Amino acid sequence: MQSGDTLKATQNSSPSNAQRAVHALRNMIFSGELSAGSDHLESELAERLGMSRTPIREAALTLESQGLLELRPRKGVRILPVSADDMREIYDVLTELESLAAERAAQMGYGQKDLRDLGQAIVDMDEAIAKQDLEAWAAADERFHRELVRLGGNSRVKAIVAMMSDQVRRARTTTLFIRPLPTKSNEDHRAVFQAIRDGDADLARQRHHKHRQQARDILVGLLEKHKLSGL
Amino acid sequence: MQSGDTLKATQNSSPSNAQRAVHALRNMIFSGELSAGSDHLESELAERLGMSRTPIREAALTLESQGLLELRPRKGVRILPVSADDMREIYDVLTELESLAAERAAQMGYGQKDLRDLGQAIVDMDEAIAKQDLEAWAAADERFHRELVRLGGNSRVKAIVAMMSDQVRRARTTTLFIRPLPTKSNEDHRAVFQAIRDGDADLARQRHHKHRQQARDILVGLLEKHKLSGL
DNA sequence: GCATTTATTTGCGTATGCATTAAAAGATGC
DNA sequence: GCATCTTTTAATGCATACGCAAATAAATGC
Repeated sequence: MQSGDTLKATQNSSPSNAQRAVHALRNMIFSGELSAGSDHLESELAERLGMSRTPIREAALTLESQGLLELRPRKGVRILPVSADDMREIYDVLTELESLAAERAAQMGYGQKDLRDLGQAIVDMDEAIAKQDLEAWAAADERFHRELVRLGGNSRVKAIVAMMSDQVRRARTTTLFIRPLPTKSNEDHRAVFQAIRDGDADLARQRHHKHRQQARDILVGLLEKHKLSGL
Repeated sequence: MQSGDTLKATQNSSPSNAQRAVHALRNMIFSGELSAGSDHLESELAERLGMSRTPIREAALTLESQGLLELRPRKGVRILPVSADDMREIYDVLTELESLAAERAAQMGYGQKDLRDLGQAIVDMDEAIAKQDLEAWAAADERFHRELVRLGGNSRVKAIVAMMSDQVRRARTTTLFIRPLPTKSNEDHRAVFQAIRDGDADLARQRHHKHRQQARDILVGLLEKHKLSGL
């Protein structure tokens, strides 16, 4: 739910219309109000958000570079669907870059309190699983991965992973309630956490790599079964 | 030198002014005509390129998302410098994603002719080294890496690597003529090539990974010595 | 009827003007 | 001289307007 902009602070006192448009459109995409594969005229969106075409266009350009939509000359902006193949690509990128982050995080020699948020995310996931609260689990899972990447200390990795995670989140609506209860998943998280805490970089990388690959196979499998055209 | 846009075809018959601006600005940045760290008003650039502020703004937005520049409200667009730390980050990303590409390429079971361009790039590098033509070597090296990523078959990896390679190219002006003759480098390329040809995915990944890490250490070392502020 | 041409609509790309507001310059007080 | 307040400047963010080209509809020929 954070900005995830390529590298910007975005903590302005007065958010510009263009930035509000970016957030509004993102939310509309994630909520499904703008469904995958649908086309929308710039003027239509402008009216919908109560501003002129100019900031809408700028926002669309930004979101295009994030891979959420596409500007097609006469067809309007098209909300990009996420296919099973896309998801495979995305997960492969996530696997590599997050594993790098895990490795680096382990090398950093972080102390107890540096790793608190990471550990907390794991605890939260356990609780969510106990309560069968999948939404809460997904939120904590996201926190874990975001925190992991933050600890990795590479701002570019952070930006790219945030971008890819956005795409994953869009598919979650579809997949979250079909997939098996992610019990095994949290064992993985814990194992990665321990490797980082112990400063074992190779192990951290290796464990996280495997974890993500398994997640990829599960998700892609689900998406291929439920071949509901798009999203 | 190709577009490297996030995912667009960009093969329009009539390139829009905005797209021409993107290319023009990119070239001006790479050539050093717009030097790292310098600020430029939108109106100034607009006049320079003979168009209005609108397409310039759109181009700037695009290039901002590529990490080449930054739009600062009243200061104009700032051409981002590339520090040694930046380069370390960039190379880490390149290392991971290209190694993935090498692994996947090896798994694909490519035949002789699929790998022709990759092999040719290696031959060209050998020739360039023999002639001590560093520019030609750099061009062939870029071709090798681009081709490798293409063979990997992940469009997102391709887009991200293209983006990161852009940043690397900017530093090359500084580093190319200081670094030792890249003789060893081409041995690495050849080893990677062979692993891919033999379908040994693990080996391909491993070799390329090492290759890129070494390149990173050399480059970052050079940049840290020649701490010429920016670029 | 069907294909092909012509007319019409319409969405986009770009130019332009203006209000806003941050920064620079200047004025004032001490 | 220095700091603070006021004025001026000027770059941006946005709204608006317009021409062009693409897509659609209408018309014409066969």
